[in-house]
Amino acid sequence: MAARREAGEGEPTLIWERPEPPSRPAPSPLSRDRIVRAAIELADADGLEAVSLRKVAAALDAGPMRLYGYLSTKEELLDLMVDAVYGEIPPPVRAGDDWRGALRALAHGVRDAALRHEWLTDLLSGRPSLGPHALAHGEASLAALDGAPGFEHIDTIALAVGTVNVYVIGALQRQIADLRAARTTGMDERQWQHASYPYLARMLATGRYPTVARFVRDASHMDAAGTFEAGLDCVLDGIAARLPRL
Amino acid sequence: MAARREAGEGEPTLIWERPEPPSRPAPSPLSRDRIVRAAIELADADGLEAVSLRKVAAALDAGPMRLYGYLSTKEELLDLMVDAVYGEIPPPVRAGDDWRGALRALAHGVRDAALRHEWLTDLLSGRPSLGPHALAHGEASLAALDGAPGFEHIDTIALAVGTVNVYVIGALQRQIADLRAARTTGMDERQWQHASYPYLARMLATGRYPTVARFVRDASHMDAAGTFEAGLDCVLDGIAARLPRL
DNA sequence: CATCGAGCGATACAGTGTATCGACGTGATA
DNA sequence: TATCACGTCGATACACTGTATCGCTCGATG
Repeated sequence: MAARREAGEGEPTLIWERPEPPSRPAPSPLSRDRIVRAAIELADADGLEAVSLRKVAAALDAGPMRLYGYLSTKEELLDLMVDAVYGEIPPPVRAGDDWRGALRALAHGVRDAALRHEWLTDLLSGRPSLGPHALAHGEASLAALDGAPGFEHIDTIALAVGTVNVYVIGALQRQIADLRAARTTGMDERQWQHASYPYLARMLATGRYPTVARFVRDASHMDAAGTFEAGLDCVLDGIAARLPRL
Repeated sequence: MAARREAGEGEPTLIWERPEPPSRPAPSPLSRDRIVRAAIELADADGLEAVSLRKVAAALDAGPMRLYGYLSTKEELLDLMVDAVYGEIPPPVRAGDDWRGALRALAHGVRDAALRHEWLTDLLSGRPSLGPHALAHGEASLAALDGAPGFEHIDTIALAVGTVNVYVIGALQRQIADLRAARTTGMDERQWQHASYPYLARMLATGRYPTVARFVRDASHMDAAGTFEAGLDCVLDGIAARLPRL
């Protein structure tokens, strides 16, 4: 509402609202968006550790220092990457009284994004995300529960959304950690088979971990999706159980 | 049981079972333990990004390359740090039928450790922990539920422990992310006050995030411990709710 | 046409993880 | 006891990172 504050005053601004430099027409347009997209492509293909300012710049036929016209730190680039992915997540909505469906949609939206971009969870845990897409996602998440029966108080909504989000990010990290280990297996099978698996077998054979051994032997090891769903159901049941009391 | 395999054969081994080099008596004992302890001290004091092989070695009055006699990679050092912290966590036990108490103890043990070592959650999410202390902790966690009423099947035990663990790590990451932001505030207050807070206020003033704004305005913002407990209760209720059906 | 100004990116620097290898001190052997 | 061989330590080096500095060049303007 108030007039936009002039850029360039001493006050530091966050990357989200700092204006882009005017796109110089000459060599190649280059925009914050193109930079972020290039970085995301790099991270998707070769992992987060492959995202260096030099490589991103090279992917855009530019020198490394060129990027510093659009961002002032690598961390800002990572923040922008996260926010861009938040932009990909369809905002959860609620149909009728189905708050469970809304929370499920929220969980699956984040899960799908995290599986598309395996580096996402690594960045999500670093620092709270406050970009416009992240805020929009948060807004949609809270709004999806607003007015549902039992969710009259904002505290109830926040607890539900917060707990689901926390479960989702934890579960995704665990799954992606396993997935990375398995991929290392796939690409370098000898290494896993010869090092990790026999190692675990030897550890279990010591008899010091009988319950773990029983788990490895007897448990019906669900696939990742099933485990995720089972835990999510747990959390949703927990929310439902606490609803009347809150 | 079987004879220990000879070291030095081609098969790669994990850090956990590779023997230490015999401690040369002359210049300074130096052991894997001392290295890990030095690294943990460094990480506790100055954050994980301050842990470089050079600095760890310097803290032990040694050259950087000396460490490579005890570890073959920095990642191994990080793995050892994580396992050392697992060793600090008191193994959860169950008193009588109180499975909730056992899971609570599990959650609080991990939480206390993660608050003592803020870098822990950053490492936990990277790759599954299979060190001896981590395995012992997992064993104790599963065993603490073994035989409790309703937990006859190992799948039930695994679901409960897994869900609680996943919640705990997610919640801790969120809390520590906020804590880091707050600490940045404390040490560099102008930066936060001048950049982040007015930024958020401006974003909310746009009216595009009404529910988020309502949350910021109206919610009874619990402290970190209360939020953790509330979410944990949610998860425990969820486990309880699903118990009969499993 | 001449001048100015801005942005690009070559160069540089401090720091990282790690490979290589020469020198040194120690233990075993003749 | 004298010599040799071996094994370990750490100086040096390399490729790479994020980022500061600053001269050059090129476009727009008077």
